[in-house]
Amino acid sequence: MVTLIQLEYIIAVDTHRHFAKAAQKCFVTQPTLSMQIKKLEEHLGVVIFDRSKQPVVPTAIGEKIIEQSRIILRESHKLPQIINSFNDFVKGHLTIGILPTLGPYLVPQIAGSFTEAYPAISIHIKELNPKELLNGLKKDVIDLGITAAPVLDDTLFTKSLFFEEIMLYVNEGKYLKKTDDHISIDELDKSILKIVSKEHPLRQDTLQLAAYLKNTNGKTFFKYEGDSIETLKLLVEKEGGFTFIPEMSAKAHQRTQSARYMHLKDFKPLREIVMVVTKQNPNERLANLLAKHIKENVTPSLLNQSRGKVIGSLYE
Amino acid sequence: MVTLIQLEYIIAVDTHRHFAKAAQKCFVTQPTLSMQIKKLEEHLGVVIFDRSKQPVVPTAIGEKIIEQSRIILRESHKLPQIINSFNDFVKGHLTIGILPTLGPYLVPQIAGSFTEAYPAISIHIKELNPKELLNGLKKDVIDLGITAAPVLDDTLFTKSLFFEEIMLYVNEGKYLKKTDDHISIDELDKSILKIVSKEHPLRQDTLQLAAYLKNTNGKTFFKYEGDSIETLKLLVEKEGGFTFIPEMSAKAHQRTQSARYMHLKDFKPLREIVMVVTKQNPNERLANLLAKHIKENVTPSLLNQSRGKVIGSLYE
DNA sequence: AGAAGTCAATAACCTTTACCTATAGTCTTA
DNA sequence: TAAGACTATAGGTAAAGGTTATTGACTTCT
Repeated sequence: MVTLIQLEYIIAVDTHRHFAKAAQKCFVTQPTLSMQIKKLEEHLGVVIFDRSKQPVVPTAIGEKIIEQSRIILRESHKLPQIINSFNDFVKGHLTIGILPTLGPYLVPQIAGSFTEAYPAISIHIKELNPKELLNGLKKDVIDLGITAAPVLDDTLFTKSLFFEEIMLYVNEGKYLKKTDDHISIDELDKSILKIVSKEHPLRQDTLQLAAYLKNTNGKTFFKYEGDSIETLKLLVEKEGGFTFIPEMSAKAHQRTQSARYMHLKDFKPLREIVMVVTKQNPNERLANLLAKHIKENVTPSLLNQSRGKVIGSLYE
Repeated sequence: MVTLIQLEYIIAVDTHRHFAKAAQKCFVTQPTLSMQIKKLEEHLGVVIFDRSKQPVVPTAIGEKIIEQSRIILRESHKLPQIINSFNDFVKGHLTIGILPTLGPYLVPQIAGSFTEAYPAISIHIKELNPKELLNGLKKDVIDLGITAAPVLDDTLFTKSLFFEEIMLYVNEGKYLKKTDDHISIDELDKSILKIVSKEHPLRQDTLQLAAYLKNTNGKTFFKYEGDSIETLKLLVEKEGGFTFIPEMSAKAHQRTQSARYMHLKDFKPLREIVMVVTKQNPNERLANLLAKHIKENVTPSLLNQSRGKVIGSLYE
């Protein structure tokens, strides 16, 4: 069977006259591209490229095939356009609740493109902590929530959106000089392990962020809990110690001289971000559009669950 | 990724307004078609068909998508046409040797369409037995051979074409009445097993066909070897007994009242039909075109090796 | 000429896709 | 309300399509 992907590959080779470059532009490796083109050639029973030439050139019949392939691809690219033109008439309103540890970083990434794609949908966003968010859903104050899994409530329906790494923001001189940006919790402070194991933020249902601050003797510490990530960051920068910070917040932030972002060495903790709606949701269609839009517009690596270990679940 | 297959599926559903019928027309099962359409809908983020209606109808946006899909498919179907128009200029000549047990059945199936597709290629076909065929290749009397595997000659290069079932043509009253058309060799005659195991046609390098004829007391028999399948068939019809017959010969033949075609019950023996060329073959391009054409124009089930057990090899 | 470099093809392996059969669920119709 | 018609879902298998590592064929540069 001829596939559109194969056609994209021969177009890319025709454009760049180079298999490896074409593969790169198609975001695949060179063998993958070579094999697909070979398969296409075998299927059609003709040789499309003369590889003995340097750089590669299409054969006579290859030229014709490439020409037609460009037409096919051009036509197939019209499908999304057709759908976009329909989106203009999708009307509605969504009131959305979102975690304060997520909203400031996620919303700027998706709001603009979403309202552009769906100009007739109006959006109202509220920052809510997990409990408020679930209450808001039940009382129909909000139409949908965006929060961290798991949501232990059978009357609600969740839909996975992406997975966000939990990183560390560290202010301790010796680590700031490390070339490696990975660190184990042991290295930060052995005595912290007690708290980490008992009420470790990574073990709680919903990630509660906290800053762990050392006093001057470097051994005891106190913990500051808060909703505002920016407060935690400031505390760490001013007082020393470290805090857990979600990936998107770390990426959005310019690093300062006094502290730096690091990855946990032992394993890569991920929190799963989900969309929550009530089971009898009148706005299902709009919610699905939003979910799809989010998945398509966040950094692609956020969709890859297997790069780390999802935490926050009681059932692990 | 949108695939051309998915587009074919929605076109089929639009045409027949029925998932199961559409699936049948596409030569897949209904779940396969349903799932592919669902995947397409999810990918595009729109519902194409309103399945609550009876019969199913496209949604408003579905209509637009279907319309565009027809354009895409129409354009993609032009690719083979473009290639065909080039075939008119493929010139050459092929002298082909083919087994007498194969030629009369295979040639009529492919000759017409091949000469139509490649009007500038001239063909000369000779019926040759296996030994003559290999000699002919070495002496350049023929350009390529079509015979049964294995070809035990390192100076030659073989290319698999298809797999043909070895069936039975049986003339014995009690079996003619069976509703089941499967029969084990034991049922035919236990005493035949000796010969079957020693010089069983199914065990020989190249299938030698033979008719096993019973005399009137029904126990002893004699064996008639011959190149001509039609002679064997006539013998069985007139004298009783049975013969092995290749599938294509059985299919080409109208069954008579006195004998019938049956499948071997114990296992389904297949002979592999291959194309043979000398390693330094000047007509490689033409040979490949022919091989491709044969594969595309024989009954598709002949390509399925896994429906039986390939015999004829010494190395089994 | 021989060594190093460039580029596509091949090999071996792994993950995902697409298919199948069987079954369940949801409507219509008798 | 039982039966029939139709699509969706589940679970398993085989093929497709991806990866990295290696090979092989040509250039190009000492």
